[in-house]
Amino acid sequence: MPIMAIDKTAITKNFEPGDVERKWYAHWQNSGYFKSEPNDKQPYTIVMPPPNVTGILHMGHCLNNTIQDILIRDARMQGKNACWVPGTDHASIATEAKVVAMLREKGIKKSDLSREKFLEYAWEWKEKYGGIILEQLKKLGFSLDWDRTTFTMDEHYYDSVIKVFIDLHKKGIIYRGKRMINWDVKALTALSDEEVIRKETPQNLYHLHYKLAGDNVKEGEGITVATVRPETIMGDVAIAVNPADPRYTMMVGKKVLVPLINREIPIIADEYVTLDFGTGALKVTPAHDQNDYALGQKHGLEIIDVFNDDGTMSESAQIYVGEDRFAVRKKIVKEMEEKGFLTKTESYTSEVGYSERTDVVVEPRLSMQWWVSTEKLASPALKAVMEEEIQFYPAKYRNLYRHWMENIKDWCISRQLWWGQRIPAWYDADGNIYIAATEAEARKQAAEKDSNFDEKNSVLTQDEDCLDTWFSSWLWPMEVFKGISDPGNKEIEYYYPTQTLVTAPEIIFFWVARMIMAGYDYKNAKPFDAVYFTGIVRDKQGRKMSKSLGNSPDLLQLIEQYGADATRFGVMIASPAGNDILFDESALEQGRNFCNKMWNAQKLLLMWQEKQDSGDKPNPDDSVAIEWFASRLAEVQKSVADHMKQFKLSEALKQLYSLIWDDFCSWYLEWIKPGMDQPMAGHTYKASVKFLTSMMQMLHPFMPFVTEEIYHNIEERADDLCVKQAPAAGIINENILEQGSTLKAVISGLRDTRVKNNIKPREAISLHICTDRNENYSSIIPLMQKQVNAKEIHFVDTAVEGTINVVIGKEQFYVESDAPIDTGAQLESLKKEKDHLEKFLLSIDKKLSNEKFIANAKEEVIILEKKKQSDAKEKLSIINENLNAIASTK
RNA sequence: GGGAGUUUAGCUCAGUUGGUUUAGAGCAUCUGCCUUACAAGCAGAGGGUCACAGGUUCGACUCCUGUAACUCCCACCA
Repeated sequence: MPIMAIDKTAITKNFEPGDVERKWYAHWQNSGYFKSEPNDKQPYTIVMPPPNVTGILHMGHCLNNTIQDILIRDARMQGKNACWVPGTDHASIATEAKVVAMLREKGIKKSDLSREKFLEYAWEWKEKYGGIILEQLKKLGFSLDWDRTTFTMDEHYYDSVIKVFIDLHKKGIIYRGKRMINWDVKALTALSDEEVIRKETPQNLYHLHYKLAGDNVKEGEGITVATVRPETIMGDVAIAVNPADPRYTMMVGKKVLVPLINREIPIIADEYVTLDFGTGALKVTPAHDQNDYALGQKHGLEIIDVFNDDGTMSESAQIYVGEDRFAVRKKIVKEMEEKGFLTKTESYTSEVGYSERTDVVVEPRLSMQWWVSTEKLASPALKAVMEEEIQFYPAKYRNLYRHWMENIKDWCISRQLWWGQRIPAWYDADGNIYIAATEAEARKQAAEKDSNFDEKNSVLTQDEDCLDTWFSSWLWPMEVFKGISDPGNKEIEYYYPTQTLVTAPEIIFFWVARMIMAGYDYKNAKPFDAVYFTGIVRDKQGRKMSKSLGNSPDLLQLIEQYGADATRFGVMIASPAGNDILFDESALEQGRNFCNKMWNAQKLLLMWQEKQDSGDKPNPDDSVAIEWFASRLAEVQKSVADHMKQFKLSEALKQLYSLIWDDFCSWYLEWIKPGMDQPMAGHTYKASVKFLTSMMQMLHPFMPFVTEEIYHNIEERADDLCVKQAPAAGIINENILEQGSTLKAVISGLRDTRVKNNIKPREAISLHICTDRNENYSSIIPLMQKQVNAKEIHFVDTAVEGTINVVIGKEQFYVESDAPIDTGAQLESLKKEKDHLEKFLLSIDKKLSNEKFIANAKEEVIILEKKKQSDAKEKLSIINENLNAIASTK
């Protein structure tokens, strides 16, 4: 085959990623390499965790998706039908918050808009910014099947969510109920427990005095409570004390007055109250605290809600109406202090819940919400992971998963938002509820139920709320293949269950657990075979990357600066599954340097292409190098495959890095390098091109661009690396590998000797080898001679006078050169070696003379120890010989 | 408060069921090199009582117990 003439001027000094990346990404896409259709091959499917539709690319996405791309590209090259589905999530609260903020900047308040108008703005926003993130992903070379791009509010997706709601309601799994929920006063919505972040917050614990009610009350008679929330006192309905508390036994049953508003409330006794916290007396505010609510229920107390939706004081508070809760806290404290109700203020730190989205303090609030009963859904999902039908990598997350699933609570799925799937519930004038996909259907139901209901004219209003965004994304692995909206279709049957889910451990409950629950409920099958949990990307100081800290680097700029391959290398090289990765730009630099290294190896080969001799005869001097490298390649191929199976991606990458840089560039290429003005054997050249090709193929899933480019530069090709199928495993020849190691050890050892004795590389030496294994050396002698720059190499039986002695392995080397020999330095190093060997020998002697060791240790261990002993003895005697020789020359 | 995890070289990490001659990499550091593929490079070197204290064992980085530090998750102490 004619070799493509490469225009040398076109090969740049260093690898320049920009144009190469654009060129190949377009080519791959135009060639349809990323597309997947069901066929006879085995599928390998990954559904990408959909990023927020209006989000922008950050390090987390980079890590997460690089891993997925490596798995997908590897599967594609291993002959599987690889399908990687992209998409975006409507991300209800996050997106709505952004739209509200955008409108506010324009001077528009959400409350002034109709639902329809607001959604118009929201869709407009989505059209404008949605999917930017997907475009950014292309820059990293991700081989996603773009034709399958799905959005969680696509029509079929929307319908499937509604369908599931109706279905689960029918099954009695979805219900409506009044519960204490977490209320976000800024977003004006309920939050699930998972959306609340608890933070240690310094606060004040205020001791407030409640006066005893009645006519003949003496000054100071009453009870003092401790609270961090004085602004809720207007919602107090009782004071609770522990029945076993002697301080308050007399008080139980009496009444006290709420300060400032003078409402009478009873003192009750309940074991819930801790004796030694605060004052041992607790104010009970059922409307604003989970526990107080429970207490209130138990004791039949009234509920007084003193807040409005937005966290300002309501009419029921009587005072400070309309003012913000935290402003009121300050004012009340001041007023109480002035009026003598405040007896003490201590500083106190406790965990306070904050909204994940808006970062405001969450307000516990009683409200009517929609719920998913999780008990039935959880048990098959728990079993699947515990019995390893679904594998977790790393496995430690199984414990976390189990703990959560065993203590799972019902899931609050309604959100007071407009952006999302609207709850398909309609209410008639009497408050009857009809669950239906459309209003017409709801009307029909209403008319059937109630003969007074006029199907055409009676009033029926739809629930204002939307569903939690996770209530749509838990269907993701099914509905991207229309498994809910069109069950049993060809695609869902082919692609589901998917193979691997790659995601962050932070969303194990939000998303992973729920997908598993939905999978078993709707497909009666797991959604994926394995879950790979990535680490969290942190900065050098170990802080989580976040917008507020401003420590998140601009990914697009990094790609621009280092190249996509280098960026992928940088995030992968130190990121074992489940471990956090400390982001450090030096890793990207290493990646860039690696690209250049490969680029230059390619340049060297291209230069040699012209130096080839005409014949096809192998050069015998090169054959050792070629055979050795072929075995090394086979060895790494096997171990990379093993690592990939266990998801040890960074380990696989490290092996490839070392194979290419150390074994190929530093050793192999030097070994076959022709001398000045010498031709290169055509056979050697062809073997080398084959090696480079194989390495590019193995590395391609990790660094797709540079490998594809080199693949095409090095030889004219009819195909592309992107879809090239992996070759069968090569043959590993242990004997050759051993010879290679010996050769490397000798070369390194003699280089060291040159440095220590100040012998310049250009100065040729004569080498005398004293060994009883001449045959092990015979085949590597020619290479050795070239590499250590020896005029001649002889085998000898005894020490050679006037030479430098070097011990490598068990063998003895005598280096003869014109340079003066520094016997002092030699003596020093020999003594050091001797010292160490003697100590070593002592420990082995001790071990071998230990009867218990001989009696208990395995036979092969004893044999090994004996070998160590004899080897060390042999080595020691050589060193002693050398020491004597030096001493005698002095 | 409960649970899980981590602790190996200056930094980031490997180290597979306890034994493989002196515990490995990469980065960083130091020394010498512009040797015509690559100074974003080449060659070489130094650097670790494997967190600490016990225990099991002929033998422990590896197994067990305790301690300390850090990280994460869960939980209603106002």
